[in-house]
Amino acid sequence: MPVSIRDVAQRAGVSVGTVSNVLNRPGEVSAESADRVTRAIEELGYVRNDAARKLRAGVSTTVGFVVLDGQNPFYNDVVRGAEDEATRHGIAILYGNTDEDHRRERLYLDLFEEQQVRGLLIAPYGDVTPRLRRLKERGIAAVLVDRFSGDGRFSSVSVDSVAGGRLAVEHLIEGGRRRIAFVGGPFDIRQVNDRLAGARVAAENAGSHIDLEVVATAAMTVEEGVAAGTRIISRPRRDWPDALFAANDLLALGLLQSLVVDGRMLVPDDIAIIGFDDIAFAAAAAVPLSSIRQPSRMIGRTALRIVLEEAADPDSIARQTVFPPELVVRASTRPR
Amino acid sequence: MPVSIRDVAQRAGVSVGTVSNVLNRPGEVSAESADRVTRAIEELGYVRNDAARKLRAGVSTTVGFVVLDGQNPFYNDVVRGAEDEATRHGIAILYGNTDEDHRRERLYLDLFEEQQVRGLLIAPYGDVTPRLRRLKERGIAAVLVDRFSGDGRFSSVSVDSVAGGRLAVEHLIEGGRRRIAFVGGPFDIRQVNDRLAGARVAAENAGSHIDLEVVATAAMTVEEGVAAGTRIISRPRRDWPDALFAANDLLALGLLQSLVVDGRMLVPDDIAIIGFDDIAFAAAAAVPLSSIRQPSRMIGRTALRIVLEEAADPDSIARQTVFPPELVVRASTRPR
DNA sequence: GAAGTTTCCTGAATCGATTCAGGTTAAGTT
DNA sequence: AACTTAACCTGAATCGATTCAGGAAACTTC
Repeated sequence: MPVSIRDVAQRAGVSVGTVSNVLNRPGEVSAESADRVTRAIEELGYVRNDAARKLRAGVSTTVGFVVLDGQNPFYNDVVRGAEDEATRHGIAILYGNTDEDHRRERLYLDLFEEQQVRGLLIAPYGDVTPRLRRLKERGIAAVLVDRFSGDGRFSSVSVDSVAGGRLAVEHLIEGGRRRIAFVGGPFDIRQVNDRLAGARVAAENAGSHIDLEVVATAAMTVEEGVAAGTRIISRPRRDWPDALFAANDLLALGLLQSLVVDGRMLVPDDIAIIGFDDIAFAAAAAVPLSSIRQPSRMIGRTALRIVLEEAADPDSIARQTVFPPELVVRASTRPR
Repeated sequence: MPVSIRDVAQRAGVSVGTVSNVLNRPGEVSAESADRVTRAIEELGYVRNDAARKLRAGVSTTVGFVVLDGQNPFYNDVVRGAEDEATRHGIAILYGNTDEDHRRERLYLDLFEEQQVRGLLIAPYGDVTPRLRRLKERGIAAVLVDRFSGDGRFSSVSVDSVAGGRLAVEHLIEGGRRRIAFVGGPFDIRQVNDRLAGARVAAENAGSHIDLEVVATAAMTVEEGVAAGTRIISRPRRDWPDALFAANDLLALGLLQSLVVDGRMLVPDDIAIIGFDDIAFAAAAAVPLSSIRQPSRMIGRTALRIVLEEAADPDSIARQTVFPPELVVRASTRPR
């Protein structure tokens, strides 16, 4: 038997309107009534029915977060940041992990629209702008996370991937590396392209003695990293690169695992490795991994803050928030 | 301008009742009406208002999942399993990470009660049974995840931690280890106790020549692992254990990092390490980590299935589902 | 062809919180 | 004393989907 606002009103000897006011605009209620109502709520263990509230007032207390790889600790950190900010506003997070699957991405967008979330944070996989546009028409704001909004129609919070790619490769070159392989994919993921573009800039700036090849992967997972690494060292030795820049840390960890020949670890003496994201496990790897750090919690917190602002003001202008990446040097890129 | 069921009805030239029937019991509607309605829905881009649905019908399409350590990949895997099962039922997951904080735990329970979730999956930190009991009275079923329900009042899905602890220590003893340290804590976490209990059983069964000491940690994180490891090797050498059983893989990874003396890795020759959970990163560690595997996705999937069943039938009897753990042997416990 | 069944529909009542026009009371002003 | 003003309250209407009693039409049965 659920307790409704009516029960509370009766017990406190006031009208339902007053109870609602105590809950929503405490200023307009006399101290005495407020007290009686508060006590009644306490005694009955009343909990607001969010569905009724949402229906009538149109305010939602959930925000959706659609993530493209739930197994990647980077996104967990981003979610954690968003959570922190959300709880501060009494908001709960609807979580969806698409695992780089268009069908799942669509599914979650549908589900979250039905739920009428207050706003949506999304690390998109496919091209979701048409869908997001429709959500916007229906009053659901969206903020892109970890990806720059192509057409500038939606706000985004991300790290400058091009700068990150550049930092990584500059660091490798400074360490005396000459034959660099970029390992990443698929290339319909925007960040992958950006990181590669940054790498190219660094290579070109350094001059023609720098080789930059691309080793494409089907996904950004540890397994794909292992596969890519195995492919690389199965080449004749003279064709080996002397440094690898992985599009994220999972790939880098996979690469690391595969770069062992006759029980000897090739990293960092023969081949250097640098990753991207600086997840917690990068530091705990076989050879502690150099990486490009993203301020992941900050990204989440900021994205949530922005989406709430936009939900409150539908006419707000989309803004792109870009954080700088940071080079974190560890053993995996020690110069020879 | 949101599209309501009334708009659809008008467009299709039927009553709202019929539209609702098309949505909820297609069998009772003529093919022709169904067709017209479906078309109208399509044309108007109608999306069901879940708040109204929930209010009237009392059915909820969300399930809450409260996790005690969102940074632990183990829980991500469990969530992923739950997600799989949830999407199959058109259900979205409200996600909350308590980070082993009682306040946050309570907060999420409140939030999810307000949301009137259909059910609740929880990897609890504090003693939440009184809270869960109240939720049950209000029609919200709860299933404990990764923890056995003490009083048997709630269903649970977990792995036999005692058996796991035993497997781990038996394996260490078989590998010739004699002085074993259990590293874990805090001890108000049930699993920690169980794993230690299992370890004790194995040690006692093996006879009095086996030493089992306990190294307590304040949390089960990589950092705490590093700290514990540092403490251990700062003892005089003759007081070192020759094997460590960590209560989870994060601790084990931390221990691993700290067990380097004068550039020499002590694992596995001087000290063996075995963890618990078998997270993906265990295999990618400095020395690939032996571990006790939990079928994490399966746990999530099963828990979600059970909570839905219990939500459908409030009189169902609580059941404890226990999966067996599995020993995964890698380099970190190689016998000398 | 009357009575009885099926098959489909309709549309008002309902869920519970919020909102707001209107009412009451007490205090303040002239 | 008469009139304002302010401070609080009340309670019916409302949000949109679902439900269900009641009814129309088509079809059977004898």
